[in-house]
Amino acid sequence: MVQPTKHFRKREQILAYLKDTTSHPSAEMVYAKLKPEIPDLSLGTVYRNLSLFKQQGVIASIGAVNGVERFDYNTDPHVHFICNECNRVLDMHTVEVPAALLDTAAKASGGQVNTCQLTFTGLCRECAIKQEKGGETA
Amino acid sequence: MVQPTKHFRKREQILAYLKDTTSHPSAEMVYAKLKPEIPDLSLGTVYRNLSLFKQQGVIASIGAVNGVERFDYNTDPHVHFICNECNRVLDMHTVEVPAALLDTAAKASGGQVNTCQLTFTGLCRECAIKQEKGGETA
DNA sequence: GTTGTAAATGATAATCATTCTCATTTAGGA
DNA sequence: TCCTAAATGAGAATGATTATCATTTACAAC
Repeated sequence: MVQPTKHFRKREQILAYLKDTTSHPSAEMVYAKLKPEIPDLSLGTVYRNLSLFKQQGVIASIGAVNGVERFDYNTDPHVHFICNECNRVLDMHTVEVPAALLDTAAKASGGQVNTCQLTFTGLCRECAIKQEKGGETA
Repeated sequence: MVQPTKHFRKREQILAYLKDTTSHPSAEMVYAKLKPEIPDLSLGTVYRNLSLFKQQGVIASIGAVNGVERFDYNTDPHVHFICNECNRVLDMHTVEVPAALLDTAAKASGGQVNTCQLTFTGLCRECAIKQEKGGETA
């Protein structure tokens, strides 16, 4: 988060943030976070660079949450948990995709397997606690 | 696919098609398929009923493929293969989500786990064959 | 059969995320 | 300093999805 040269490329600042965060942000989230530090940042630039990074394989899309695409600097296959309430995306470090599954899938596909994604959805701890406390009379 | 009464509810025809197909269709796909049989069908009605079914838990969303939401009448957790070329979604009947994973995830989440989705992406057999034959000089 | 009422639908406008366009700015070398 | 290609900002365009609202339908009561 060092303030770089006046004309330092925004591309690198965006990538630096992605590397830095664990929030699996959307374009809008990246924009909202960086805008205060980079007042002349445009949302279009964020979108452009995210698709570039994705195309280059530098980052991965983990799909859309609530209609909004989310990204991950960690491109290794790993497990995600999505909270239906707050829409946060969390890494589940303790759960792993069994390597055997990948083999089975490769064979079963008949074609070629590139990526694998295992995702759980539900209520994160924070939101579960909130629901217990607050009236869940809805 | 029996032609029902003139005023039979379109909702039921939409559901019948979902039950009938293995294509994991989008709203547009459902519409395109049913429009010939039901000339006065509106795309809005398809969208409305799909979200209703989804909310009722009658069908499940399997997420967006290429920015378009796809649905599945089969709500049991099972494995999908998405072809990056033709955007088809296939069931991988031979691959299963290990039950142990669900347990681990439930514990790890700290909250509550509702759904689980395991998805592979790549090239389906047909598209892989096409690429072999046709010039893949691109 | 007619009437009344709530639900379902068609048509279309509105919304929202994302992509595209184009004029401007920047980086970095000649 | 000048030149050129790449990067960016601003905002228009697009495309999927949702909302609105007038109309139609189903169905029950009369």
